[in-house]
Amino acid sequence: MKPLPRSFYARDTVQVARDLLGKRLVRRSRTGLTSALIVETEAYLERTDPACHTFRGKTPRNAAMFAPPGHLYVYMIHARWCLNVVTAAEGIGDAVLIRAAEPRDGLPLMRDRRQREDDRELTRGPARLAEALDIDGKLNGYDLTLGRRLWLCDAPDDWADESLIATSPRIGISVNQQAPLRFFVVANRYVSGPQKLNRRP
DNA sequence: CTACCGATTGACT
DNA sequence: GTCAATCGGTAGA
Repeated sequence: MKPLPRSFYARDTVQVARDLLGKRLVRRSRTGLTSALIVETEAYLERTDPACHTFRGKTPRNAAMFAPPGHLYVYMIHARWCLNVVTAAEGIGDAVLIRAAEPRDGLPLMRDRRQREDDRELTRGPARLAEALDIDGKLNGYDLTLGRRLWLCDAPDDWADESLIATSPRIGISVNQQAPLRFFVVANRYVSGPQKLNRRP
């Protein structure tokens, strides 16, 4: 359960987005420990990507995206929290959105936080995942390499096989809609989004 | 201060 | 498949 080192995050953002599939996301809060295996991510690129929150520069909201790689960027959309990990290098403004994961530890606690019994309703979608893991704006800017409240670590290599990883356009954005910057585990029941996006290319 | 909007979700046809 | 609730960030008066 050792946290991934900062060097994992300090790489090309698209590569990190792909490599995050299969990693274990662990949350330790006062109420207990929960964890889930990442099955869906999206890359957001400051330099070339109008859909990226930092595309038009630094603001109070997106300041955490300019922190060193391995820090957390939590933002609110439609009255719900979503989580990203900062990538590339400090001051760049790139991040990877964690869109979905497969529950592993602490399912009863996740059901309680989500007020849902169906396992697919726990962590399928970025805001559902955040709520299941008790992640909100208070964790914005948190360092994921500390291994205390929230961190990422290697997991049994279920999805190392490239044939199980596919790419698609990102979900829910209104600009740069064609860019293939979404990554997901094929045929995993916890992947969000419309079915037609979730097939192999 | 007000007005508009979105990297969503959940309820509904 | 459709659609509206939700609320902090942001821009502009």
